[in-house]
Amino acid sequence: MIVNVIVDVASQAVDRIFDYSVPEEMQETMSAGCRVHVPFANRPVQGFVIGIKESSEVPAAKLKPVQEQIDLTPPLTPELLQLAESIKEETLSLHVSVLKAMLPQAMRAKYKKSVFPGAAVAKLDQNLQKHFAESKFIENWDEWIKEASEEDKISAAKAIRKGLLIVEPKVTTKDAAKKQLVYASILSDADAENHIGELNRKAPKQAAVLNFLQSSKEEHTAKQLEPYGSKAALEALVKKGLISKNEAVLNRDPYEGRHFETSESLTLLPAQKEVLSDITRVIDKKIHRTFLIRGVTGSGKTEIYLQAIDKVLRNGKEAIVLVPEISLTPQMVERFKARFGARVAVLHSALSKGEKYDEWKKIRDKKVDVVVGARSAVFAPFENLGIIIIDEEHEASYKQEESPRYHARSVAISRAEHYNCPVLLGSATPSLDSYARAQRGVYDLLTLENRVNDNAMPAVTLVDMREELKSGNRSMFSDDLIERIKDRKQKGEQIVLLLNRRGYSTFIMCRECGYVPQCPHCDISLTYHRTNQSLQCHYCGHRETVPTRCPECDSDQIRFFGTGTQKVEEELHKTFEDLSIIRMDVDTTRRKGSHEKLLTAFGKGEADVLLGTQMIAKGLDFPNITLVGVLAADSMLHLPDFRAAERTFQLLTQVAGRAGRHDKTGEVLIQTYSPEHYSITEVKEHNFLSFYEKEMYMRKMGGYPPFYFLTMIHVSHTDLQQVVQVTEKMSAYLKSSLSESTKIFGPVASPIPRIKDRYRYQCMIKYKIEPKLMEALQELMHSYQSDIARTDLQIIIDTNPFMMM
DNA sequence: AGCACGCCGACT
DNA sequence: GTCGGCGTGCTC
Repeated sequence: MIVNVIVDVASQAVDRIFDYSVPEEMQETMSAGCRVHVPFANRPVQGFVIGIKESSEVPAAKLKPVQEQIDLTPPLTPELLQLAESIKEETLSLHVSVLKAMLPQAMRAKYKKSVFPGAAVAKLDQNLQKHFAESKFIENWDEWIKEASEEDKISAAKAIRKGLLIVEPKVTTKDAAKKQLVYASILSDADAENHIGELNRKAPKQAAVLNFLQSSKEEHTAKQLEPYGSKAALEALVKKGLISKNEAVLNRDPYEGRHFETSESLTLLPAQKEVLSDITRVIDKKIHRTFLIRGVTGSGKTEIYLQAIDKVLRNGKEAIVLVPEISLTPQMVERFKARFGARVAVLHSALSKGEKYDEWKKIRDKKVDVVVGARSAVFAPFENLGIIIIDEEHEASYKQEESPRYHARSVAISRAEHYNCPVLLGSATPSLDSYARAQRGVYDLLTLENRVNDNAMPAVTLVDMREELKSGNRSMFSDDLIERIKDRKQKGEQIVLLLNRRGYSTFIMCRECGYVPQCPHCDISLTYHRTNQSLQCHYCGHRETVPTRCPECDSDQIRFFGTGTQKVEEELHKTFEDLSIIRMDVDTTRRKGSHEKLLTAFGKGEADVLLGTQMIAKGLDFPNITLVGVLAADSMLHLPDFRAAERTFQLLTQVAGRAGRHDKTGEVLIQTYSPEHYSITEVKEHNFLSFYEKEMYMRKMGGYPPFYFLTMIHVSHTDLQQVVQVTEKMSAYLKSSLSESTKIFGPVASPIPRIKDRYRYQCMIKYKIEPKLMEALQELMHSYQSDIARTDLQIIIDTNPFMMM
């Protein structure tokens, strides 16, 4: 028996199948999708079995046997193995990196080298001899060498070379499923009681344990039984045959002890019913369709999701629900747990590695049939999928920004095609890509125009900040905004303020000569952080102190420009003495759980104002919010990215939706320097369609998606000349090998031309149909493979990029 | 990627 | 002579 193995080595050079023979004792249990340990270039590595066959073309002399089989039940199903192959092709990723992305972190292999002395200990240097007298071996060589003295390093290296010290590389795959002993009483009540009388005298501990087990009728771990009797008492009872002992895998439940109110299906409005019946029709027909539901905020999309899932579960199938990481709040989880109870697994980044593994295991063991999770939950190892739902489908977080650069939306569609089941994409502000597909009939468009409670959409006012300046208001708050904040404060209503920039000031500048401090490692100006009086680089973390005099002209006219959330908070306190503010940005939500904490506090009315960056735009639904203020609506609009207008419209619409969701009417005030830009005016009108048409026109003119496909190539190197040279060559090669109609732009320097001392260049490919593209890109990667390995050249290819930086 | 192998200059 | 630096090539 031969297995096809993909080895866990991140290199283009070994990104192919290697064959291994399977020892007799593993043949029975071996199957595709299992992880194995195999010898590879003189060391053990982890590998994924992706196929099994009877014979190999590889000469028998070269074939090595599998060292160890890690999984008995394969963690990857045949469907996922096939999916991995297509993702690898489409995203030009390493096969192994796609396979790894499908599994929870806890299942990744760890590699370490241990070092122990050979036979002739006496020949070792004095210092080493001393070391090995104390401990028999060095358990983690890489860690040891980091902390060792210079002499130790040299003499150890010598000893290894001479064979006096032996290096043993090891792979360990943590089996996160901890087996625990559980105990239960096995005799009838009457029998147990007979014994208890006797035990009470001789062994009171044993009697207590038996008593407890008798009354609870359930299995318990040794730890849970600790208060009644020790392990010794338990073992004694087992010996007497009064209780049984079993091994069991006990899963942690991150939501253990949390009570979820059960909820029933709500009655749907006619519009919701119509949408749901379109979906259930497809579920019944057992065919694949992708639906795009455009429903304004508060139109009841979630209830439709819940009822569609209910339908799928009744058919004995499974459901995946994807939610943007940031809106995976307890409230969101609660809605699903309330409806489907213990049948729901939750996968998101706030869980520990072990907890994630446990949730994943519940899916693999078929203990649940609904998964709610962020991007990677799209790989949930279900085998009988009935629906995949992607909420807020326009969110950028569905695209993974590291390799493998997959988009959860397209992975979801691939999987749904395989299972002949529907995909639901939901959003108040669909991505242009999806909406265009819906218009062309590739997706089915479903629309919900009205809010469930029939509330009107909040009134939106635009404030032209240029006018404010002209009339002498140089503060960051317009007169209108100040007045309205005063008004809400008086009425005891709550306010949400959005500013898409953290920190204090965006940069500092010398007024005399215009000097702006830049990061020495990146081509970007430094941001002023007030808390520690420093200038910081948001890209590499570089820090320096604020100069009191200009390093260029020695003037003392150094001033702060731009505004961050920190500064707004301070200014608000200056303007309104008794206003209480909760600030939410990366700096205040870094700690685990703080995001939730701040939101709950605001929900309970502990502050008048919630001030934050875009993270506040999602998921908050509090009845007392009647004013939403956007301080600088254009902050994203002028970024060098063709999606800038789309993102601006989406963010503003999102945040505007926070106001007046309940019986109080809401109001939105948007401050901007570009009040005539359609991405802002159409927010005022709540007119997605009009925005869509205008933006589509711009995309058509610019030759951007959804009219053209894009592929971005990012090249970086510490040497500027190298980058330029390589990018130029690549561009020339592509021009010569791709068709006439395909346009290649570049090489050009990236919008941030240098990060962490690496120069960055890029090359953009625009095309409509280009059958030779993937082949050409593969060829490119191969021809630069050795340069990437030898020098610090880096090449990133992003097919369908989301971020242009 | 990480490891062996082999070639070459430097030092005991 | 021997040590150790680095370029080259291979991994079932």
